[in-house]
Amino acid sequence: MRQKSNGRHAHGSALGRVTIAQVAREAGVSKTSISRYLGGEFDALSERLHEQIRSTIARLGYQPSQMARGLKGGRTRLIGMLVADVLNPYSIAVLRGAEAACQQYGYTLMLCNTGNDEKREQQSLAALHSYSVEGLLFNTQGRNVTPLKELGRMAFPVVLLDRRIEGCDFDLVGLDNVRAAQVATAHLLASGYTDIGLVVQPLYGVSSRQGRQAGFLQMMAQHPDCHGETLEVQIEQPGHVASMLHEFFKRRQQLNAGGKVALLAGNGMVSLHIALALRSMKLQFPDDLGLLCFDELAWSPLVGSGISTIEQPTYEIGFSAIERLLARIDGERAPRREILLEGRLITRGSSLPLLNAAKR
Amino acid sequence: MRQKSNGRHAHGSALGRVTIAQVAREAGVSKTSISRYLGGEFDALSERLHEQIRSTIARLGYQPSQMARGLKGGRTRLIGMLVADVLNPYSIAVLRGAEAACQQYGYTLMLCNTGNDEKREQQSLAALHSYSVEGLLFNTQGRNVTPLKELGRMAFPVVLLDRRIEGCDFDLVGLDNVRAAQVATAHLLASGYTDIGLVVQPLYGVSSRQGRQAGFLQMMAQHPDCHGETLEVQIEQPGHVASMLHEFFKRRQQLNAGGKVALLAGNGMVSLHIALALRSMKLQFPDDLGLLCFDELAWSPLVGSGISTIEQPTYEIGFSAIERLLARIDGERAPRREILLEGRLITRGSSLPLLNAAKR
DNA sequence: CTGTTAGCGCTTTCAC
DNA sequence: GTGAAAGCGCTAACAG
Repeated sequence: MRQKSNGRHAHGSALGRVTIAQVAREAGVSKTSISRYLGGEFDALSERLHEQIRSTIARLGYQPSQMARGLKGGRTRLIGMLVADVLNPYSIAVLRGAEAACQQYGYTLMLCNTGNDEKREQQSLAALHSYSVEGLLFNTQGRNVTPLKELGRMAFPVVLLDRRIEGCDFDLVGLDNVRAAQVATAHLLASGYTDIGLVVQPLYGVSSRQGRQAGFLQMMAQHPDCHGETLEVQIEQPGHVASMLHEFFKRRQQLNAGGKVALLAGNGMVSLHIALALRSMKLQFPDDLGLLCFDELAWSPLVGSGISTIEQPTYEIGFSAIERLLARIDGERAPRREILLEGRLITRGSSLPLLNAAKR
Repeated sequence: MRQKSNGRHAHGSALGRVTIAQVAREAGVSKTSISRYLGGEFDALSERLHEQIRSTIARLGYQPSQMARGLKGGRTRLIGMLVADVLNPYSIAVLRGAEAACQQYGYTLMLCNTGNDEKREQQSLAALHSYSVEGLLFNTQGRNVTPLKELGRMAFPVVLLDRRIEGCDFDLVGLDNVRAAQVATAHLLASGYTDIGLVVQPLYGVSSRQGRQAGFLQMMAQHPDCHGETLEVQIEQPGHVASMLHEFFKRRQQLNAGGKVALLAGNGMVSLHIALALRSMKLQFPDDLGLLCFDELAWSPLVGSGISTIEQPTYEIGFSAIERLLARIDGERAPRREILLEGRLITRGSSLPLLNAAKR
């Protein structure tokens, strides 16, 4: 196994870097002036110096070292993003928006994938800290909230993505889950489905899932003639989704022979597992059941007659999250804010209106 | 629009950080000893000091600042990864492996998404440079090679992912494309397909695509009774894939009425667009044509009767790439090396053997 | 073994 | 307007 070695690379990491001192010497000015130039304090510089510095920097291809700038308690222009799982398409989609915003505002994003592992989450947090990130974007399980609360105590800028975290009053950017779930449920009901199963990953501690359930139940409550229930599935556990679905179908058939069954998938990962399970069970939509999924995915149009989805404005979520974070970094002290964006219903074959909807 | 502001956050980015000086004072030793401890130079420390330092660090929750460590021409333990497009599932899959390796070896990954944009590629490169990354993982278009060549000149550690770059003798980790394409093509031929179209994004300048084409043509050459051709598609251009496919089908039908047509998709993005195009053309596999795709995707089993794929060992590719990079960072001067990993054929419904294969 | 000293590249008082 | 000098947190000679 590879060892830490002290072997030093000829060029080190410095890359033969041009330093501020060299620029100063070449331009015949002081380091201070260069620094002022870099900091955009142009009013404090004469035309002559300004131009002199500009050209020298260009000529030498000077690039200030962010490491050095950050050292003096200054700004590293670094933002950390902690993601539960890079394989989750939601995270990546949000990343794109965040990345674009960072680029626009001159920040750089450091991405850490915790792989849903608490220990790695700790380590990543430590790593990000050790690089003096100015703020944090959070999209993780948040099982162990202690370090997060710590950040909260010291008013360190943090923005939560998608889900709240118990006892932490950070800003949050995400979907209006309750509303989206209402829209989704209403759509299934309007299409003639009477027995709807909301399939979600474990609700405990994940506010976005709870929000979706709330919207779902709320809408179902307005339709006492219909039945709605929540199916909590463990997608890591092979076959669990399939068996949960199987039982649900069987149960509904017994209790409500004429009912039309539909599933509402709580997120993209669940959608995938539902699709796989249905395939293994040789069930097809919309013949055998209806299906509507949270999260629009690249392959949503491709499975069967197309899967209906609730699309999240992921790019905007990422972008707004960075903007919120930058506001905090710039010292905004306002109370915690939640920015909830609207989802969009995309209807496809999987939730086609039933022609002979036999409502009880 | 938000402006750069000098508003300073109460805690700055320093987070009330514990410094090496404080630890030294508390522990009643010199900063040097602490530094030695951090650097793992334990042989140069007495039992007493070692223990004293260890406990003080733990008590104070001290975390050395990587920024400061990096400053002294030292090691930042930072690795930059430049990715053409985070939406490309290949990149993300590789990222996971790279991330795991970094974690294992105590490095942190800085991800930059260039969005296939040359200018952003430049900017990202500059950003990464300004943070003094010790090495670079590259997976981009590499249109403008000048800055890359510059890195090469100064022997800066770089590892290429997937594709070579003209005139740069960096290490490379990727798929054995020629071989994988041979296997893929052989499989289609063996399944009874006689007219095969390799669908790829523009070949120019992308060695991995060229490799796949080479393997494809090579294998086709061994079957003079069959026909193979390359279809270069522009996936960004709406409808382009569909029209290319349409023409291909028409052409083959005219020239070889009894032939069995199959498509070999050059990568995951192409697969998606082929699947979408086929759907819009109301064509199904394996009835209307055969299909085999490079890159195993989450939804490969779900479309139609399942899409056959060539799976890349993406995790290993990412992991090996980091290991290669670390070797270079540690000063390895050996000539450029290529690590080509094997793909794996996964057969599903889309490339089912034809029963009545009417070979000419 | 241990500490003293001198920077790394930059920002920031504080004078001129 | 401009610059000299001090110092950010850490590492690396160089002495003891």
